[in-house]
Amino acid sequence: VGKEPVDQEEHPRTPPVRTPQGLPEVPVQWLDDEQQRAWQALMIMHARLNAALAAQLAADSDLSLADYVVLVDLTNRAEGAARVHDLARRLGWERSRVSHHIARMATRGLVRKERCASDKRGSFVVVTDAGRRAIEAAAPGHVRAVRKYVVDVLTDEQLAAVADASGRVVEAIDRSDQADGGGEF
Amino acid sequence: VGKEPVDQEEHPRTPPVRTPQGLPEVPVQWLDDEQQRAWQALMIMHARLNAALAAQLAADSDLSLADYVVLVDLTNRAEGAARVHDLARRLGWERSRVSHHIARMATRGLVRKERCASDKRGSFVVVTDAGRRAIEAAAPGHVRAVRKYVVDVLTDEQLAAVADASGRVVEAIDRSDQADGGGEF
DNA sequence: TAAGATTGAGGCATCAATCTTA
DNA sequence: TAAGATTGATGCCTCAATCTTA
Repeated sequence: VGKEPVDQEEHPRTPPVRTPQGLPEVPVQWLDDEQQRAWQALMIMHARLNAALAAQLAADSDLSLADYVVLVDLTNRAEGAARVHDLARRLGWERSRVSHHIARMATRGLVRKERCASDKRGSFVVVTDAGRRAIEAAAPGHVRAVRKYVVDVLTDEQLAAVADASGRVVEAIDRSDQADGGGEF
Repeated sequence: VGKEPVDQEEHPRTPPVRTPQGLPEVPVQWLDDEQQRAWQALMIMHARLNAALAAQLAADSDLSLADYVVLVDLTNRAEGAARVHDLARRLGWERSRVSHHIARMATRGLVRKERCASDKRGSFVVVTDAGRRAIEAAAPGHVRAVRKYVVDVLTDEQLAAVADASGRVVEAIDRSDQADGGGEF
C-alpha cells in the first residue's frame, strides 16, 4: 500500500541531442530547469495520487478505481443504466475496455447487461442493487481520501488554478486529436 | 490513437448518503461545486495526458512510457546502470514491477542484467547500446509532445502553480504513508 | 530474521479481428 | 459499408509466495 518518497529524474538534465536516423534535422526545443521541475512534479503527483486513491479503495472496499467511476456514472443516470457506447464516451475509455470491464463486473454481480430493444446492435449496462450498495459504502472513504490528498491541502486559488490548467491541457489534446489524429509532429 | 472529448461526471452531484454497514456514523464532508469541478478536471487531464503521451511514443518509437522513464533514469547515471532497488525507489514503482519490466526490456535488448559483486543478493540493470539509441531517437518527439500538450499551452505562472500544487499533494500522500500506512481514515 | 530480487497467478488495458444489425 | 459491441491475444501491474544472501 505505502509507497516511498520519490526523487525521480524523469528527464535528462542534458538531453540526448542526436536526431532519429534519416529524418530531416528538426531542431528540438528542450525544457529549461523550471519547466523540467514543473513537468516532473506533475508526473510524480500523477503516479502517486493514482496509487494512493487505488490503495484506499482496495483497503476499504471491494471496488477498484475503475469500478468506482463506472458505478458513479450509472447511479447518476435516472435509469441506473447506460449504453456501452455512452459509457465509453463519458469515461473516455475505449469501447472494448468498457466491454471487458463490464463483463468482469457482471460476474461479480455489480452490473448486468441487457439487450437494447430499439437498436438491436446495442446493449445496456444496468447497475444492480449490489452495485448500488457497493458504491454507497465506498463513496465516503473515497471522498475523504480526495479531500485528504488534494482538496484540503490546496487553497481555493490553487484548486482553481489546477482546474484551469487542466482544462487547457485537455483542450490542447483535443485540438491535436481533431487535427485528424494524423496531425502528428 | 485519438480519443473523443470527454464530458464525464466523475462523482455524484447528489452523493449517496448511506454509511458503510456497522461502522460508527462518521459524517462525510462532500465536495462543493467548485471542488467537484476542479477534481473532475484534474482526473480527466490525468487520463487524457497519459493516453496522448503513450500514443505519441507508440506511434513514433518502439518504446512505451514505462520503457522511456527507465531508459532516461539509466542514461542519467554515470555508469548507465542502476540497482533494481534504486530504480524502484526513484521511479516510485514496486520492486516486482521493475523486475518484470526489466525482464521484458531485456528480451528486447534494451537493457541487460548483471549480478552485483559486492552484495550478491543484488543485481544491476545496465542500458545497452541499443537502449541508448532507442531513447535518443525517441526523446525529441516526446519532448515535443510535452511542449505541445502542457508546457507551451500554460503560462509560466500556471506552470509554477501546477508544480506547487503537485508538490503539496505529494507531501500529503507522503505524510499519510509515513503515518504507518495503517493510519487510514 | 530481514533485505534484495524473482516468479506465477490473476486482474486490467490495448489492439486487431470478428459478429451482428442498420 | 458502417456502427455498436464483443472476443482473443498480448503485454502490463499487483499481490503473495519464494529463493538467495546478509
